[in-house]
Amino acid sequence: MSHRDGGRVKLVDVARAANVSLATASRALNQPEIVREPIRRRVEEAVRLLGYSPDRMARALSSGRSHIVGAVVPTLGNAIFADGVEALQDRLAARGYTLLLANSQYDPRKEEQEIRAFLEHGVDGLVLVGDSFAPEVLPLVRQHGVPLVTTYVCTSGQGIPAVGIDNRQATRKMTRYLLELGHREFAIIANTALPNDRSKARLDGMVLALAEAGIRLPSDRIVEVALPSIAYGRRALSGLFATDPAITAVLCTNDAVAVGASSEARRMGLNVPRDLSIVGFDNIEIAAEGDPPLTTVNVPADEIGRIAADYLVSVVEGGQIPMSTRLDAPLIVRDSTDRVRSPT
Amino acid sequence: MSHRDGGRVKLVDVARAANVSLATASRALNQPEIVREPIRRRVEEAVRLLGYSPDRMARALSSGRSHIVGAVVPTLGNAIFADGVEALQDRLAARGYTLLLANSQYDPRKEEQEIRAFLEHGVDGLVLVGDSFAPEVLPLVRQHGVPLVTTYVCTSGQGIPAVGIDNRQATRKMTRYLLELGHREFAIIANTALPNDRSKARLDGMVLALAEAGIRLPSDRIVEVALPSIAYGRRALSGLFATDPAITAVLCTNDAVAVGASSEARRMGLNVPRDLSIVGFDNIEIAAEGDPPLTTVNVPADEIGRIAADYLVSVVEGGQIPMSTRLDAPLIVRDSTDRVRSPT
DNA sequence: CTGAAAGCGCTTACAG
DNA sequence: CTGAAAGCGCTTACAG
Repeated sequence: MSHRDGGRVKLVDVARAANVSLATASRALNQPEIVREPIRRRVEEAVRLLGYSPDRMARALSSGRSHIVGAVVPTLGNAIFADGVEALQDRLAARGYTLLLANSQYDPRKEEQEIRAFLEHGVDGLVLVGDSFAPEVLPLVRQHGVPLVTTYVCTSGQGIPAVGIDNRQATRKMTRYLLELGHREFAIIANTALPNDRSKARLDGMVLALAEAGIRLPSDRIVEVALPSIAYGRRALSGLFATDPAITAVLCTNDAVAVGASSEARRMGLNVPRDLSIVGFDNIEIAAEGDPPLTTVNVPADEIGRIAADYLVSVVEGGQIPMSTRLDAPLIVRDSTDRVRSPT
Repeated sequence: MSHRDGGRVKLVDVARAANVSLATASRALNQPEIVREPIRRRVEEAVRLLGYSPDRMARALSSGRSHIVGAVVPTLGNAIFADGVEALQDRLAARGYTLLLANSQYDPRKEEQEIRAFLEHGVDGLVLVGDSFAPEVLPLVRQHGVPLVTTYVCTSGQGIPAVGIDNRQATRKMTRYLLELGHREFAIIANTALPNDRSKARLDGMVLALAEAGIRLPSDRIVEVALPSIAYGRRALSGLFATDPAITAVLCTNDAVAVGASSEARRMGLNVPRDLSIVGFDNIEIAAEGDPPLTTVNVPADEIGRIAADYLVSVVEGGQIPMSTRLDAPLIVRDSTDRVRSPT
């Protein structure tokens, strides 16, 4: 009652025009193989003539399937998430699904709110990031019976199918590479000030590799920043060198911070990599195109997005998916790293 | 029938628990001021006890209002759109709306498909980018009676409310600034190879300002690239200087391309800005933090996103909005521009 | 293979 | 201010 659309054409109009029942018209569109050729033809013809387009809300209400997937990412400001979301959306669209998107700003409370809204909207599936959520989230999602997959990590401790990389192993390998180049005086810039289990794992991997080499970093050699931004990287590096000029290698948990550190180092008269080696993580565009091009770890964000889409669609349609999907995150050696100049 | 949720609690359960009719329960939630205090209390209590959360699809179907807004942007790979979308989503959420997002990859056909899908999903409003669409788009949207606003431009030739900047005036002003610095030998790098009316307007503004100064750029001084990427900017600059070393100023339609050009210039042994002035457009992070920091034009992407959200919500709820909202796009002078060294 | 009918979970005139 | 009932536009057992 009281709808604005006086003349919006609906399925019953199509049925009438095609001289079939509403049920048959519906079937002709949704399970064409089940309705006889000539009839299907008539329905298709009527659809075309009347310019019918289905009301997906009504369809969702009666079928229990919305063909909507919800995703909540920390921020689109990080290219790694922007790329992942873009790939996710493309793949979902290709499979007939539409994307509901929200960003949490690294705030678990906001994340929970958004998830709640998505659930109320009847999403068929949910893609999240990482493996730490507000306590209500998982029970809520499960109570709704909505499948979910988490991304950018390759395992979950909470029974969620995960598709991503092993952040800890990746930085461990990266750190070993620096150790092999003879570095012993390390510093770390980590964006772990906000809740971020991926960055935390990356930090862990660095610390672990150092420990394995018998190096224990004093706490003032680890600076925590809130966000992956160039400006924070800059500030962190200048703080580090103000008190501690012995450092020969700076490990960063992401590229933006590494680019900032690299740029600031040069501004301070240090030559990267001759005087100072710097590594990032993510392999976003500025890493490759910076000056010097940054040694970093590649995160296959679009692959993650695509696979997440495929998995969700597949489980919604009754399929099985692996609980853990680990994508390769290779070290990309470029020009921001070199042998230590004068090993201590 | 045949729904998976055996025990999902619905409004009728709430009504029963609160000892009121379904209608009253509905009103208590949607128009609380219209139901008497004690009854409202009982309903709210029941909601809490049962953990009721509304089914927005059902609500949408019967009320004709989905509380969903759809947005389609060219790409999230451009920070300007990522930021705008983020702000849009935040503001929509704050006002009780959810965002359906798609990216078109600068393809009008894909854009049309996504809009079609959004319409089928019953969006209450649509936010688009620019002022050129596949021919079917506008009639389709109007036929559905869905309000829309377009962004990143400040006027529409097609009767769509627009909120954004005047791209043409902004580059005109930017170009005049370079002219005042004494430059006469210009080149332009424009990402106009793909359909992009914003970049086209920016290019127009540059050409116009030059014409006003009596300068007519030969066509080989204008290089068109497809996307706003650092790599394209690099390539464009090296192509330009391979044949034409007289250039003293390079105008770019966006920052990514300008950063690439700047970086490549330095690689070629040119000092920016001493030998070559370069300007970008957008004022994304790498512009401010690059080396040298880039002179550019600020695009208030988050403001655009916020206003688009407010406008849409306001018209959905019966309000009026201006047809044209022009935000300021000031020139940000940094270190990539200087007086021409030896004016011709 | 096709049709008549019930139902998805809400909202909202219409009466009272 | 509250309730009974119709209706939103579809899908899908159930019969035939």
